[in-house]
Amino acid sequence: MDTNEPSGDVCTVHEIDPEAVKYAKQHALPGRNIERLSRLFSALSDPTRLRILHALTIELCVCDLAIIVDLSVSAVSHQLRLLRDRDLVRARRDGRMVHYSLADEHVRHLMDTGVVHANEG
Amino acid sequence: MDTNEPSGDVCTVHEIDPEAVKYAKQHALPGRNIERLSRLFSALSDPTRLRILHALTIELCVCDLAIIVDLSVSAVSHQLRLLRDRDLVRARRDGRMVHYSLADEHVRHLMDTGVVHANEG
DNA sequence: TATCCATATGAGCATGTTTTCAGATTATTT
DNA sequence: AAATAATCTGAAAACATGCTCATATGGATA
Repeated sequence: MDTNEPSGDVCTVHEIDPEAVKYAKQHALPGRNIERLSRLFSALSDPTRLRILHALTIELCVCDLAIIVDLSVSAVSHQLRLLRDRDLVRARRDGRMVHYSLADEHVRHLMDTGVVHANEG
Repeated sequence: MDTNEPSGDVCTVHEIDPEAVKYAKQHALPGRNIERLSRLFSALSDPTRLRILHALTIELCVCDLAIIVDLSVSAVSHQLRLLRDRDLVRARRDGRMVHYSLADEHVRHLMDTGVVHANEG
């Protein structure tokens, strides 16, 4: 019996080009990488978060961010938590205020690359 | 009355740093760009689509893609439609089969950049 | 023409996401 | 210590997403 069968008989179709399938399977990204990539891109997939990240060229507190993106402080705080959890953003406590900034330059680079692509289509 | 009030009184908080807020608002990306960016990144935010895109280093038919990502042909076809609509993927008809490939090199570049970022965290 | 095969599509269900609302924290100020 | 201020959090509502199943296309072959 063929242990390479898809689990749960999801796909019962014939291969058309076995060579290509073999190649693609061998060169596939490991599941862990796919998972990380998808988490990264999904962090960047929401308009509110993109606007927050873009604004964070400057260090900003939650309150000012809320004004900038025109949403409730709570909504912004929720999004910031997500961005913090994914290490895209860094928090610096100063008294009762928290100042946010981009975690590193990768984020900006990704967004810039995205803008270039989006404006060329 | 202050016409700069957020619509629907969503945010009733005081500005902390008016200068920073002013700067961020002036340099904000226009709504259209944000919308495009978010659509681009959300296309890249799903594991199945990432695996499809990654496999498409080679030109592949729907059937073989289904085997590669281990999902139903229907599921893959749905995702391919989304990727086509967003111009990330190109379709070439050959008889009753349709062969897919990446629309351009931007996609691969974005994914590569993402992988680098994801693996450095 | 009838049939088969690869792909595409629509509806529906299950799951996730984003926001709001109410209330909880943490830190300053009086 | 009490009041105030900025931020955080949990739950629930509104909306979006991804898959499956059934069915429709569009092209090849008998």
